[in-house]
Parts: sequence; structure tokens; C-alpha cells
Amino acid sequence: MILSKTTEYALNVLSFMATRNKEMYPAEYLYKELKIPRQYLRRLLTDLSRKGFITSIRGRNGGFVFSRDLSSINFAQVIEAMEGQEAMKTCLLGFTACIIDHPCVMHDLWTEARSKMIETLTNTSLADLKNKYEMDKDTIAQLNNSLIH
Amino acid sequence: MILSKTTEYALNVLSFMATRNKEMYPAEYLYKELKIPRQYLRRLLTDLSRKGFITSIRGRNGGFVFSRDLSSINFAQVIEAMEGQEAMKTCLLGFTACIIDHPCVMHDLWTEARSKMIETLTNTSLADLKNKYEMDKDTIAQLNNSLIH
DNA sequence: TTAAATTACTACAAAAAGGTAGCATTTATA
DNA sequence: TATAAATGCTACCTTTTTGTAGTAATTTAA
Repeated sequence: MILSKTTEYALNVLSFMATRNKEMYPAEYLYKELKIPRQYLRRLLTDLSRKGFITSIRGRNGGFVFSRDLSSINFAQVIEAMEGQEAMKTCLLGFTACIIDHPCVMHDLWTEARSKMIETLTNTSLADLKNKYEMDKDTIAQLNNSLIH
Repeated sequence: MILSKTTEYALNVLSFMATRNKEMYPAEYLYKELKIPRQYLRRLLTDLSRKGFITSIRGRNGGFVFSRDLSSINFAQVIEAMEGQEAMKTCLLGFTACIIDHPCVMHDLWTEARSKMIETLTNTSLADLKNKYEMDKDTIAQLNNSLIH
């Protein structure tokens, strides 16, 4: 039920980057916006670039950008990359071995719930998130407008 | 997506106890069956008894027994007791703060998946698990029978 | 009534996760 | 070409989680 802090940070960073329209995201900027511990964040960013989600650009005016299209990155991929492949493949509750002694009695009890969750995580891309974010912004802007005028 | 090892152990122990029909479960017996580190298991058992799931009986012939009816213990309760109340109340993915800056864009993206999961965990009791276990056993026994005769 | 079988408690050790500091390297631009 | 602004890397520190050891207390039964 709980992702590691590091995975949460990863989702935070990528979600943030996906919803802003900057050309470049230097670590220092992300640090100020997201308040993730500075050095830890930098390691995480390097890690995310090794994992192929973002690309690092060194030197002055450098920073990080997405290395592929937002629509090709979904939440399940990010979680899997951070937590390890097992995390999404095995029982959602993370049973490393089956509880009882023969083919895990638990598994099919929540197969449905489990697949629903994985489905959502797999079907939701950063592009979807971005769209949702902009729609929300518009709705709020219209609301403010109608209140003021 | 990942429960702590300790919570997994707790679910293992309780599921095991729920599906066997012993009068008493001494720590040493559970240790041999489940291979959870001996001393750690003992602490966990004490903890589970403090939390009201099982009762400890000290002295010779002692051990642990359920302190209430199996049908009154569901998985959500166990997880919540082990991981803390927040675990089940907040976002299933464990976001401590919202990802973006205004009312969490993520949340409603998987509200449905989330409630499905919680629903299953809440609606499945140890009694359900036990029933399922015995039905499975019967099915296998019948299958073996039909193959032999 | 003493020994054996059990849980309770406490203190410590090891491993994993999270966090920090500082220097090396790269690159754009003044 | 020197400097500033960026990432890369390595080594270390702190906290949390997991695991171990040993002794005290309790209870049954020989």
C-alpha cells in the first residue's frame, strides 16, 4: 500500500515536469519547487536519466528534459523501474512467497481488485496527467472569472 | 504496492493460523512452519496480541490463539494495525502530499481502482480465507481421487 | 516442588533507506 | 580563456527496519 519515499519522489518529479511547460528543468529549480532534499533529488534525477525517462544536459544552461514522449510513459513503468520488476508482477500486496503452502490461496481473492489497479496505473500516462491538469486549471479559471464579473 | 516485511509476516502468521485447525499455536511451531526469523516472530506475536488479534497464553502448553471470531478480522484491519492508520486512508499509492500544487490531480485518476482494492481488503475476512482454503483442498482431493481410481 | 515449556522484555547488531558534503567534469558565454 | 552554472560521482552520516541474544516471568505436570 506504500511506495518507498524514493518512488514517491520520482512520481512527484516526473508529474511536476509533465505539467509545466518549461524547456529545461535544472535540479536546483526542481529542488526549490518540490522541496525534495537537494542532494537526494540530484541522485534521483541521475537515476531517472539512467532509467531512460529523462535526459541530462550538462554544463551551463543544462538540466533535465524528458527523453521520450509523455504519452509513452505510464505510472506502472515508473513504479516498476523504481521498485523493481517484482513489485508489479507479483501479488499486489507484495507477498514474496505464497502465504500458505500450496498455490497461493490469497491471490485470486483479490485478482479483480489487483488487475483494476494495475490497469489504471498502466493506462495512465504522463500525457493524460498533463491533459487533466490543464483541464482543471481552465475550470478553476472560469470559476474565478464568473465570481469576479 | 509494497507492504513492509513485518506486515507481510503478520498476514502470513494470521492466515496460517486461520487455515489450520489447531487449538494452540506456540511461537516455536509457527517458526518451524513459516520460517520467519525466530526472535522477530516472537516479537511480532506479542505485538499482534497487544493489537487484539490473538491472545497469548504463557507457561507450559501455552502459545497463541485467536482472541476473536475469524469473521471479525479482515485484511484491511490487519494492514492498518501494522502500517498505521494513514496507510489505508490516504491515497493508495501513499502520496504523503499531493504531487502537484493544487488539490491533487492524481487522486481522482485512480479513485475507482483504489476503492475497489480497499473494498476487497475490507470485505475479505480470515473466515473467508479459511473457507476458500478448505474448498480448494477438497477440489484437489477429488481430483487426485479421480486420477487414481 | 522442581524441571520443562512456554511467553515477555530489554538491549544490542546488521542491513536498508534516506540524506549530506564536497569535489570533479562539462558547457555556454562574457 | 576564465568563470559561472550546471550534472556526475564518491564517500560518508543518520534513521528506520529487520534480525539476534539472553534473561526474567509464568505455568503445567512429573
